[in-house]
Amino acid sequence: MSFLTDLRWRGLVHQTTDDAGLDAWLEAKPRTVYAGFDPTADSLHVGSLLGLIVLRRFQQAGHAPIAVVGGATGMIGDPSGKSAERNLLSKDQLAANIEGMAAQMRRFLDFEPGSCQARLLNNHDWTGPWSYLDFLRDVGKNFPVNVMLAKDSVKSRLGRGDDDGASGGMSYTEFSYMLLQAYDFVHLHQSYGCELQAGGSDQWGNITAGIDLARRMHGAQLYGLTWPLLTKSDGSKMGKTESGAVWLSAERTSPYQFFQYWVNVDDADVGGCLRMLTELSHDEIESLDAERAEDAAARASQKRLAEELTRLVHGAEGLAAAERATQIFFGAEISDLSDAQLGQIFADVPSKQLPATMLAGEGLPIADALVEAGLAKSKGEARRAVEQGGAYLNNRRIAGLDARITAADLASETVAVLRSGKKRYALLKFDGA
RNA sequence: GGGGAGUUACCGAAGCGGUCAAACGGGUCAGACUGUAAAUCUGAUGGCUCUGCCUUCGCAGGUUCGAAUCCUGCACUCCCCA
Repeated sequence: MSFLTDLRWRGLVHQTTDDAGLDAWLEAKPRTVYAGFDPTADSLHVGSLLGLIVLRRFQQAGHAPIAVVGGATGMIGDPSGKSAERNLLSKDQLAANIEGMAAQMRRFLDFEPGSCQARLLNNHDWTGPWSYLDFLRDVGKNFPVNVMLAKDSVKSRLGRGDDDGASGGMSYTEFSYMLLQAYDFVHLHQSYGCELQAGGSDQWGNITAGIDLARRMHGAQLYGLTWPLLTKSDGSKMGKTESGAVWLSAERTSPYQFFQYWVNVDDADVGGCLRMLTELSHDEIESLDAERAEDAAARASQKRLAEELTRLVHGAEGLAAAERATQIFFGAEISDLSDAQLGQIFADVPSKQLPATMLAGEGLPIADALVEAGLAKSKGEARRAVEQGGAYLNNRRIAGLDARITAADLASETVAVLRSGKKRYALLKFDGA
């Protein structure tokens, strides 16, 4: 099966600039492909995961990927898919963000010298030196305004914003964005022989702008390919939780949280995720489909998805930590662990330091402990939780209000694990024993 | 400027002198069920040293044995007429 056929099977192809010829073109010889990444934060998130994975697939198929970080374009703000003018990032902020993203990309792409070596480039390197006048004369000259105005990204913003009030027009700066991205493609073609740009479906306009520009400036024939945006069956974006985006950095989203996000993907979405995001074979995916139809409750697909992605993003150790944490979070009694192990597992859980003297003698009344841990706002609330059987110490249900925590109840050297309800955890650390 | 209505716990909303920590609904929190889902059902939902005590019904005073409920003043909100 050809590379492109596989991409199509996985649902990763939304549009191409040459549906008939692209397949053969990619099979003919190794090509160089690029995709852009927005440096809006110091970490990539699930939204940009798809781009990385697509580049990774290209590399595995023998093509050379280039990841371009938008150090220049990030200063402008891509209007595509945005309803309102974006806030501009400071230069320092951008530099820091690019640094963080680069570290994460190494997990996906092979930057070692070789025939299909991956590169990470910052478009500020070639965009920065332009003078305004030179850019207007050499690049801007090739952009007919009527074509620019016809782009969806522009049209939608220029339409009157009366229905939802969201579109407040667009600035000249954002209007110019597509010139910069178009020029990126031309530059990458000239300097790196890059002939294909891939991007999310919202990038179509920018990609074709680059192709047009290359034709006008150098008579070159370049190609474009877009993947569909990663959305859930209800139409909302993938990778968002109530508490915000799901990040790829362990500092922002722990491996456990990351793992859990995928375990909780809807049945309706998991098949698509397996195809698009994992490197499982067609057979494996189809057998998971069948298993899901048979016994959805087992949720084998979700588990496999979470496993694959957590390993890819956080490595084998990250996956092990996430699985250990999952076991504990969902029931297993906690005892005979070390502070270090608990610390890892409950990295995301709030904790509170208390003096060890509180454990002395009779011990710490359970209601007080729940309040100290922040699991109850008042002792009344804590009492209620205990009476209703909703309070747990080290994952063992607390029998009654007269329970007290003593040194014997610690799950590790100094830590007691409290829980209210199904999964609200908090740690109490007792110092100076 | 004149007239009217209102201000109750997280939100909405009852209450119109004692039995009001305050109905009911929503939310929230727990429990059961379940697929770490949805729906459903049950319980709880001011604080505490908890068979009792303390602080709450816009704010400040007053009447009364006793007020969220009556009176006076103040603040804010809404409606109608100018």
